[in-house]
Amino acid sequence: MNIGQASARSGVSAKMVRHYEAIGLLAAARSNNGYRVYGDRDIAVLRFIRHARDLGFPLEDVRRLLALWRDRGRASAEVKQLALAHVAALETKADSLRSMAASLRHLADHCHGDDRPDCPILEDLARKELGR
Amino acid sequence: MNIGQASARSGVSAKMVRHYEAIGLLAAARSNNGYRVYGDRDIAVLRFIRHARDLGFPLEDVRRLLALWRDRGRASAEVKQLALAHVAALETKADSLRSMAASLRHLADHCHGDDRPDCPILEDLARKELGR
DNA sequence: CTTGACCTTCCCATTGTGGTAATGCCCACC
DNA sequence: GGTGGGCATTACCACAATGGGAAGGTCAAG
Repeated sequence: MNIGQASARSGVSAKMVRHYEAIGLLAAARSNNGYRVYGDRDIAVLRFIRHARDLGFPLEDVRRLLALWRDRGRASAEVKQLALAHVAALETKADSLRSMAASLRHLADHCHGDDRPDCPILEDLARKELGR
Repeated sequence: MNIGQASARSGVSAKMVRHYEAIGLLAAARSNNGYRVYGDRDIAVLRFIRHARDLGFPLEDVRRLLALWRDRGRASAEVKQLALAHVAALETKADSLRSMAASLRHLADHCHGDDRPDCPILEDLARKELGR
């Protein structure tokens, strides 16, 4: 199987397949012509990576998860710990975005949004700061 | 005022002050020695940028907001529209992160997290896909 | 005159993905 | 035997926003 088909079957772009290989997540065999050759095992790996990415794991975490996955004797505790740390990071990030959205929505709620130039949003952005 | 003090008073790193200038958000005068020179007006602009960044506005939005801010006769409707679009983007992103976190937490909840290798998290990442 | 703090520009790294260009292989068709 | 189209290869460049650092100029105090 060449990279095009591997990409189609895994849902990972060919570009990214090469990239993942470049950073050592994947090792593909080469045929005589220099083309990368993939088997079902590789498709499984690529899908694994995609699923992990869909859950927002950064590639460095994916690397560790792959290592654990391949390690038949791993302790699930390690995986769980990694996952929970990531959950925490996701929630922190989500909270931060939510809080930005709330502040901004509050400002927008007090903005007439008509032809007049008067605007609490801009006023807030331009607010003076004490100290500094 | 040189860049160091402008940075201290605005809360924007000197590095970023130069960057904002490079992408045209800011124009600083130069003194004989080639040093950038800032006045109170520039500090206000830098603070404005920082506040907008704190609310998660990308720099392209900041550019527009700055233009509106400087435009004495702007319509607040434009600002409000920009703000609300950004609120929507923030919320979409936050929802996406929350949903990732929820999925992953669900998986983690069913993982023993002990010495045994059995792990639903890895099993899910490695799940087969129909079709494709 | 030296030292140290500050300034300058320029380059590199990050994270993950996409684009694009130049080039090469392979197969099918005439 | 050629030729064209589709797929492959590598090697760059780009994004957004920020930080890091090197190599050098400037200035004020000692």
